[in-house]
Amino acid sequence: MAEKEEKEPSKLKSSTGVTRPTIALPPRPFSEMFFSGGVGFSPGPMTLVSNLFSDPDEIKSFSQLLAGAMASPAAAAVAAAAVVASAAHHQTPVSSVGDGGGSGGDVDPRFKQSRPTGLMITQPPGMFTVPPGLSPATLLDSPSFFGLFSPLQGAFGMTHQQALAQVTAQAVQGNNVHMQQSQSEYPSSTQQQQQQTSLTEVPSFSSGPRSQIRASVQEKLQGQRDTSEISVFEHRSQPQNADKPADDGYNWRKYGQKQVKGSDFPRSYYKCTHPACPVKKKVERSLDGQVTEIIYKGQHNHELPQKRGNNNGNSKSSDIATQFQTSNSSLNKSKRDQETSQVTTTEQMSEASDSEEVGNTETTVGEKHEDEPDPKRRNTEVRVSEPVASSHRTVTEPRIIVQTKSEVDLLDDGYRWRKYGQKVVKGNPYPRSYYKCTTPDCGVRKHVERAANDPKAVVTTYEGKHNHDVPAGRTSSHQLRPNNQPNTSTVNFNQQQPVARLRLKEEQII
DNA sequence: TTCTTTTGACCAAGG
DNA sequence: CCCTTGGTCAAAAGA
Repeated sequence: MAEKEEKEPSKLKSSTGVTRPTIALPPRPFSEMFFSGGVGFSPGPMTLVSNLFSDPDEIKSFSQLLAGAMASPAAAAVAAAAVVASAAHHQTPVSSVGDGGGSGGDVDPRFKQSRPTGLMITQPPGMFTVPPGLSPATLLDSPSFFGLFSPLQGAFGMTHQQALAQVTAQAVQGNNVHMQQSQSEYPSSTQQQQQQTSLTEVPSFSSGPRSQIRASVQEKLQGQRDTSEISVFEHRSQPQNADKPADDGYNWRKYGQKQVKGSDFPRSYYKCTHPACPVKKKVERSLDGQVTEIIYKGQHNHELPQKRGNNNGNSKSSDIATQFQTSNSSLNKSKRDQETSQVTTTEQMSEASDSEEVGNTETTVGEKHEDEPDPKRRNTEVRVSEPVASSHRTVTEPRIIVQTKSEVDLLDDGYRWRKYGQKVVKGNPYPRSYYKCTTPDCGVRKHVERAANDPKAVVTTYEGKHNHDVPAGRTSSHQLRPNNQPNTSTVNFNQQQPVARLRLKEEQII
C-alpha cells in the first residue's frame, strides 16, 4: 500500500521522485492502452483489448484477441463495456496515427474546456442524465448506477462469456434508451444472454435536466494493492458552487490547483481528509465553470463519513472508487496486471445524445483516459469531449465491438458490406469473416469474429474510414460507423493505441 | 485554534 | 538541454 504518500509529503517529494507508489503507474499502465495514442483520438477498443489481455506483439489475430479478452471475465467485461458503450455512441473517428503513439500532440487538453457550454455535446457519450440536485453521491448510491457496472462486480463467478455478454448487453442497452425504472439490477448471467435486461437503466434520469455524469473506472493493479480511478463527469444545468464540487459523501481537502491550458478554469486537486486515506480526486470544469469531470483516484480505506446528514444519506455511499476497486481488485490479472485500467462506461441517455455527430467522445480505458490530453501522464485521466466543431474525427483505429445481439444486427451498421472472405482460426469453431465496404473507392473493411464459445459474442474490427456517408436509406438502428473521414492510417494491432472514439447518433442500438 | 483554501514553486516525464 | 504540462508541496491567508 502506498498510503504513506499523503502522510509524509516530504518524503514523497524526494528528488528521485521515487514516491507516490500508489499512483505511479507502471511503464505501461493500463491507461496507456487507451490513451497513449495521441492525437485527437482516444484509444480504440482494439487497443484496449489487446493491451488488456496480452502483449501487443502477441495479438495477431482477432481470434487471439478475442480469446484473450475472454480469458479474463472481468477484464473482458470492462473492455466490452467500454467498447460497446463507445460503439453505441457516435463513432468518433480517430485521427490516424499510425505511430502508435502517443505523440499526442494534438489531443488538446482543451477538449475539455472547449466543450461548448450548455450543450449536451460537452458530454462524452454515455453520460448519465441526472436530475438536478442529485449529487454524484446520490447517483452512485443508486443501485441503478452500479448496475451499470455490474459486470465488473459480478464478473466473478460467471463465465467469461457471460461476463462479456453481460457487459455488452448492458452497454448496448444503456445506449438505447430512455431509461426507466430499473427492475432487476443484477439479473443472472444466463438471463442476460437472452434478455437484455435493464441493468443499466437508471431511474428517472431520462427526465432529468441536463446533468450528466459519466463514470469511468480506472483500476490499477499494482502488486497487491489495487487502486482505481473513477471519473465522473458532471454537467449541470446550473453552475454549481465553483469551489465545491458535488458532495460525494467524503471529506476533501484541496491541495492544489492548476491552470489548464485553454481553459478559464483551473483543475483542482483534492485529497480525502481521512487520515491515511490515499484517495484523491481531480475536478475539471468546463468553460462555463460547470464541473465536467471528477476523477477519483485510489481507494478509500475507511467508511463513508457519517456526518452529513443527508445528502444522500446512504451508506452505500458514493464511493465509486471504492466500489470499483472492490470489484476490480478481484479481476483476473492479466499480463498487464500492474497497469492501471480505466474504463469509462458510457450510457447514453436520450437527451444527452441529441447532439448527433457532435462528437462526443469518450473513451475509456486506459492509460489515459480518453481523451488523452496528455499522453505523457499515464496515470491521469483524460477525456475528450469533442467540441462541436470537430464533428468528424478520423478513425485510425480498429474498433472492437462485442455484442450479444444477433450477428445480423451486429453487422448492420448502416453501411453496405460485401463479404470477401473468411478464415477459420485455430481454436475457434467460428470463422472470422472479412467484409469490405461496397461503396466505390471506399477502402473500409471490417472483420467480424465470434467468440469461440459464444457465437453471440462478436468482435467487429473496422479498418479505415469511410469516405462517404451512410448510404441513403440505410439508417441503421445502430450505425456504428468507423468513421467518415478519409482514411489516414492503417491499423496496427500491435501498437498501443488509443481507443477509437465512436460516434453515435441519436439512433440507438437496438 | 484548527482546518481549509489559495497560490507560487518545484519536480518528473515526455517531446 | 529546454520547454511544456501534470501533479504536488507547503507557506500564507482565510474561515
